[in-house]
Amino acid sequence: MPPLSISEVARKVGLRPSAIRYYEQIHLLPPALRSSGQRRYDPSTLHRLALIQRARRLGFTLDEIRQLFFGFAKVARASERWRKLSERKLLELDNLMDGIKTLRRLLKKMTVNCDCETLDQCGKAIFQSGRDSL
Amino acid sequence: MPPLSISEVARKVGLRPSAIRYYEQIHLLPPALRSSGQRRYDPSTLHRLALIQRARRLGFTLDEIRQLFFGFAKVARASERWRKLSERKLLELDNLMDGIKTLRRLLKKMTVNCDCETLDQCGKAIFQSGRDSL
DNA sequence: CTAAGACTTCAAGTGGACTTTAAGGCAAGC
DNA sequence: GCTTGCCTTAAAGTCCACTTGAAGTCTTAG
Repeated sequence: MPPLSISEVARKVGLRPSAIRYYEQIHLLPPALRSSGQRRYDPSTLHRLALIQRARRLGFTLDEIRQLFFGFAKVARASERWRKLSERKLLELDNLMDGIKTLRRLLKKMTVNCDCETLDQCGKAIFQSGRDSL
Repeated sequence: MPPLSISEVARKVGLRPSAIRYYEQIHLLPPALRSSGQRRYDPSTLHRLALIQRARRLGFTLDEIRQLFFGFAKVARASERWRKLSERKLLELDNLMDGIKTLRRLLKKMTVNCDCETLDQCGKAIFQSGRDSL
């Protein structure tokens, strides 16, 4: 596979070129190789960006993503800091999972019958469950 | 149950009072009852806020939340607009669900063994799956 | 009567994640 | 040789979701 230009990468992952430059600027991506001044990307960059996108969508900040996934090798991952962060994030993911299920049910219910009680019931359930996690 | 002050509500749902005022201002919450100028909340407000929080955390904008959940009764919900939005959001939720599973696996794997291949494998998986949804 | 403490409004400020703009470089086609 | 198109940088601007600040109100305690 030939290297890709920034706009090719952008198109393939659904970002704008400016976002990719921004990621490089904040060191979420390593400085790209240059061919007569222009960035050239190895296709594996697509995977990295896909992962970033996914984590972003799940509410991770770019900072957390860098720390969790691109915090350079064993050193970082062995640290207490890393362990704590990832543990917290794992818990969050589990919570998120429940949240999705609840909200999904609510939305489904609202599409067929639309009484306001559903809304309150759902809120109540979420509120109770929020008592002991997050 | 007695009505709650804004800071009591805030504390119980994990928001700041200013956020609640802001929600009122953008009509995500109805104007609160006043007792000598101060807002008083019925405990059911907690459920509403819990629902809002949950949806927010799942990446819904405040605008979407208002449209989806507080778009007043049948009229709104019967509309094509509503149906489309909720359908789109349901799809997103399913996608999110997959995303969580994948990321969860990755994070778990990284805590025990930390080879960089895992990262790329995961990115690859996400990238492939991204081909046909979202 | 006064001071503390929690509230009020309105306007301006903040932080994260980009996007846009301005000014310019480089290679390909006419 | 010039135009077109895609790229470059740096700096400023934008959007969302709040937060903060300033100035004032109400209630309760001393």
